[in-house]
Amino acid sequence: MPSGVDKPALQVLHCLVEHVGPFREGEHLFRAHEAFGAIFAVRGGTVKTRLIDSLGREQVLGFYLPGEMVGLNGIHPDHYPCDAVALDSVYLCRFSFRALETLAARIPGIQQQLFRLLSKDIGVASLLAGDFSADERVAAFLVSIADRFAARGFSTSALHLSMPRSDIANYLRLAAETVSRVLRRFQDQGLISVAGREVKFTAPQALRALARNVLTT
Amino acid sequence: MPSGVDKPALQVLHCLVEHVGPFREGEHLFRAHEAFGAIFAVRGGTVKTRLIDSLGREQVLGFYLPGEMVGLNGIHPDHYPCDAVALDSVYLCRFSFRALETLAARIPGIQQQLFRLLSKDIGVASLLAGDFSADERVAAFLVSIADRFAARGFSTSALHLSMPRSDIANYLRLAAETVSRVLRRFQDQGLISVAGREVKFTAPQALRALARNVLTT
DNA sequence: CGCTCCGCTTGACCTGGATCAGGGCGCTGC
DNA sequence: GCAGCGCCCTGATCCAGGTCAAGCGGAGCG
Repeated sequence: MPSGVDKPALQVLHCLVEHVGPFREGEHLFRAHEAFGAIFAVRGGTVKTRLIDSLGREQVLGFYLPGEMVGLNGIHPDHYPCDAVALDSVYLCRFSFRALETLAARIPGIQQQLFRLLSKDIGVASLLAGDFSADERVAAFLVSIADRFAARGFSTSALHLSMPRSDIANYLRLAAETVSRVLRRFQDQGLISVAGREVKFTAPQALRALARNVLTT
Repeated sequence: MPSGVDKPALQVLHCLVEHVGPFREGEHLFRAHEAFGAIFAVRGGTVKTRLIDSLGREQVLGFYLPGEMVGLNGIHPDHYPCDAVALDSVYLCRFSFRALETLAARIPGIQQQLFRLLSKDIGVASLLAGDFSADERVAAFLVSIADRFAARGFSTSALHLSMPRSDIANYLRLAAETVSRVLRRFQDQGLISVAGREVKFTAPQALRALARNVLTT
């Protein structure tokens, strides 16, 4: 959990934290419509959230990297509004929400932190709502993933994508073919170098320039 | 404020509520980057939230009808992330957020209500993120507005749009011309009847069918 | 009255990205 | 070994919706 929670609060937190995992690729942390009971912090691996609509089509809603929280958006309707699926081997901390909520009433730090996390998710969701070009979307996706890894101390010049192209495409509301073509073109333009799921940033500034309109939203 | 807050809580609430308005068409409730201090409940009129990007282009983020809350998404960064502009004559209740937050720590009802409202906004934001056709978007927009008016006891068979076509189009990430054409076609198909900003629903079920994929997300 | 302005509509055309179709490569299992 | 299967790439075609350009009608106003 990010800063803003002091030492004593953290100790109390330990009482209601439970280490869970590993989940294997394809396994569910929770499913849509299940009763809402807990939120999860990713310790290792990657999680995607998604929705299956009435026609059986998948809608990818988000990716969660180590250090990030999954499941917050289940608070309102009191049940999870989406599936959460492991993309590789995933390790988690499980926070019982009932206990957390009670605790939040007494420790202002936690309450504020929850408000912050919730409010932040709204911003991220609206990130994809704009009408951006395929180039802007893909650039913003790469920059966003890179920044989030960087915030956890990982390399800033290269990254490993733990999801297939089809998930990226679905998340960005593009066709998989388009993602493929854009990545190819970025490579031809010298912005990145791609080998399967490994990406190196060769001109990070130029990539950021492309992503700017999307991310400053 | 919706149900879920009991009588005594409401009385305490009255201490920190302030009636403000009227705001005239085009006036700002708050602007992006201003310090976050309060959330607002619309009593009358319509508010739009929007963002002006670095190139000066407007992005409409949402519309708020009587009975709805504006400004919640300012909690996280501690300043408002968007402008809020009156579309007609707007009357509001202003809630100081500092006081509300302190109060929330003591009265569980309020805290839960805030969590619910925040969490609900996430859902609404992701409503526009999907890749839907122009028809689906326009239908969903009309149904959504109608339902929200209906929830406040207004007519279910007709409504008045208080925003220009260009705002609707911008919000739905379409061109104004497209909105115009879709409305025209809906009318030709007997789904609605349009006269300027007045809309009558002549085949509400068919319209709902079109909107279903978008709204059940 | 007639004028201009602005929101709205309509038509003609263009284009970014979806779709369709095919092919390669690296798994795993036999 | 090779067959089968995911995943990924690439080219050819198509179309929804954007863009451009032009009228139209109501509101404010000299």
